[in-house]
Amino acid sequence: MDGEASGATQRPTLAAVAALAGVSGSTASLAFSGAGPVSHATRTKVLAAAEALGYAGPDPRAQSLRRGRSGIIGIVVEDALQDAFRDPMSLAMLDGVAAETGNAGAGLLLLSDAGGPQIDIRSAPMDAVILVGCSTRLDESVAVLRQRGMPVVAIEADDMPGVLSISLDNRDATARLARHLRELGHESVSVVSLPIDGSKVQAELPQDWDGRATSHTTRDRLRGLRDVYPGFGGVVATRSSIEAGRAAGLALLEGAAATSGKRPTAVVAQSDLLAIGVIRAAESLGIRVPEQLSVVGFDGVQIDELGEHDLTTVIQPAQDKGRAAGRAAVELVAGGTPQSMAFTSELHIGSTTAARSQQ
Amino acid sequence: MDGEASGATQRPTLAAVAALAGVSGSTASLAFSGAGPVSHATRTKVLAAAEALGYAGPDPRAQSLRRGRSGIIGIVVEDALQDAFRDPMSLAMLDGVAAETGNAGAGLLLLSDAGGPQIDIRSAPMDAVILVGCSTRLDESVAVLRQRGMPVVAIEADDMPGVLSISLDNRDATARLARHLRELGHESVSVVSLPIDGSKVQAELPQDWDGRATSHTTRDRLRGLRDVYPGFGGVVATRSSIEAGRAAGLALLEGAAATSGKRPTAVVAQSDLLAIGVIRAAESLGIRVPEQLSVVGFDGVQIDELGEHDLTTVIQPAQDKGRAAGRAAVELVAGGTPQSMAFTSELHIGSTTAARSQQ
DNA sequence: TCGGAATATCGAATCGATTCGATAGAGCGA
DNA sequence: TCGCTCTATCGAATCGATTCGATATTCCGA
Repeated sequence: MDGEASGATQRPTLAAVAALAGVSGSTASLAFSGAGPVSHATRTKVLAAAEALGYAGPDPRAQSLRRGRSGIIGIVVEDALQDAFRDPMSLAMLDGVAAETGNAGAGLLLLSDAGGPQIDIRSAPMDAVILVGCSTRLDESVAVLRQRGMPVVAIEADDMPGVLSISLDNRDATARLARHLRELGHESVSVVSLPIDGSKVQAELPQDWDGRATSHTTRDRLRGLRDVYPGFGGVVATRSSIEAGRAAGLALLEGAAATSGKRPTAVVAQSDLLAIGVIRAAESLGIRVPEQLSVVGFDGVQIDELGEHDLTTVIQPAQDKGRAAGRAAVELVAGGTPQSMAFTSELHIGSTTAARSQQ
Repeated sequence: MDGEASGATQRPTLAAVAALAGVSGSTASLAFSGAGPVSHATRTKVLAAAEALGYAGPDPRAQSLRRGRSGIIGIVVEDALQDAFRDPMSLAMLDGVAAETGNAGAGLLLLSDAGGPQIDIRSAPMDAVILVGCSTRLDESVAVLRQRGMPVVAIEADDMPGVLSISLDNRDATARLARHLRELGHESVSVVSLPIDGSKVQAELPQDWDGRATSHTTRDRLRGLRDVYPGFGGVVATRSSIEAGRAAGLALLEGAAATSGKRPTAVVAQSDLLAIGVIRAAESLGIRVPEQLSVVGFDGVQIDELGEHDLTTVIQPAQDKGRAAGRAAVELVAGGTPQSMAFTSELHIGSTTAARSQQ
């Protein structure tokens, strides 16, 4: 099958190339890497020998041992990769990270913090780690990484000593949305929230969410809402998706209508996908948006599932967050001391919010 | 800042642990890895010493040099990561790959074959590579990897010697869709095709597509259509997305209507996303689906953008393809000789196709 | 023509673990 | 009590490159 006979089992090494070229290993290394004074003639000889032997370049494993660097940056996402990549915001962040690490010549190693026998943060050869989305077991992960002496960047996690954090104004942005609703006269406002912890079941938002929430993002956004509407209630969705939003929206709008006869006049959805789902739920119940129900989202995704609606939301710079995280990781590897960064979102008032109907 | 004073600069090594425990390095290694006979007392001593020194386990770089394995499997996607992950099929495949490689204890290193200074297939420390989606520079990549002696698995690429391929019945599946349309009486059928090469511009499908297409998948699906409808025409979309499908659909339906007065009675879209776009385009032009226009897709995505439509399509086992690729890569690393696999799609007849109207 | 600087090359140590072969005891049956 | 088989442990080689310091060579001005 293979063109080469028996040599196929053993790739040539730099030493072999050096031997064929009639120079020492050190000289061959210099000739290849270009670092150090090597005569033109010697370089040519070495390159020719490499060509003759089919030498594919220095073994990255040996290089990384010697240099103490692997050129790989780990990126830890919560749960299954499938879930992680369904969310357009995660995707945008990932893209930003990839752009920066790619520019710096580093590769991205995908890791999930779901259990299993897989290669994980304690045994992967990497130079730095980026934690995306605040997982439940974050402290644990950080402890392991700290022991390994690994630089850590976290996107939207609680501040932790030794961890560089890339944050968003989740609380303030939500408060701005809420004030917008208040100015429109809304008094009965409910939330459709992202999961507050690791459990993936839809449920009514518990009273003690502030103490129970392990998701930093969710909790901060809830706090922002509370700043304007103390005592609000709502539903916790299973994940950030249109379908989950629709289900939560149905529970919220049908349930409230059934029990007390009055349903909220505005819904704060914690992501645009959820908001779209809520709008669909409302429409399927014959509730007109925004005339009978105002809906706001969060994120600023640009997808064409919105139909003719122009969603009122806050636009977060997701890709920039990713870029910042990637750049910070690269700088940390290089020995620099980058600073934590806080990003701000921008309020976008669309056509899904309107003054509370007077009826 | 840091709890430890000066030791922070230098992580402890296994040798240091061994010294503290009063045993040789080899014994310490055995104690850690659990391979080989070590007395209970010794193991305890070594573990205690490791604990005392804050030893975080064997350095993966040294391990991979010695063992000749890095525990990392590279996955090469075409173009930017962002693009790659927008497509639900890529995502499903990725998820399948991740599931299998994860189970085997391997990590996934994301690589794109877009140029740039980044770590790439010629310098990344990995044990095998999975090529996803047939890129233009596939041959080149394979040549580099072959020189490195790297096992290669390709999902939907032309057969290449030394490359294990995971394939799909693109041609036959499309032919089945086409026959379905023929049975319904359609004679004027057009295609909305995936890109046929690296260029990302929408264009009319060229006559000589068979010679020009560098995308294996696209070409095979076109061939399947030709098997039933020789001489068909159509439009090449810019990518697999609803928006691209809508744009291509508009070009096809408006253009044809304007020039010859008769437009196709059926459209074969090469992906479900494209099909949804085509349906939207038709609806925006006042063309009813399926009464005036039958539309078929490809893939079998399950997304709720379909509205009330039940798309006629072929359902491909994307996640299974990914799993197969992952498993094959793992087996190749382990020295096994897995076989190439061909997957088949299943025809699903929905409500977007109907008999050609007699008018 | 000679000393000193610049240049090209080499030898050897090093990165941190794994693993092969050797060795020293311990346990056991004859 | 002798010899044999295990078991636990160790020393040394090895994986494949990089890099520091030393050495030989050349070139230059004085």
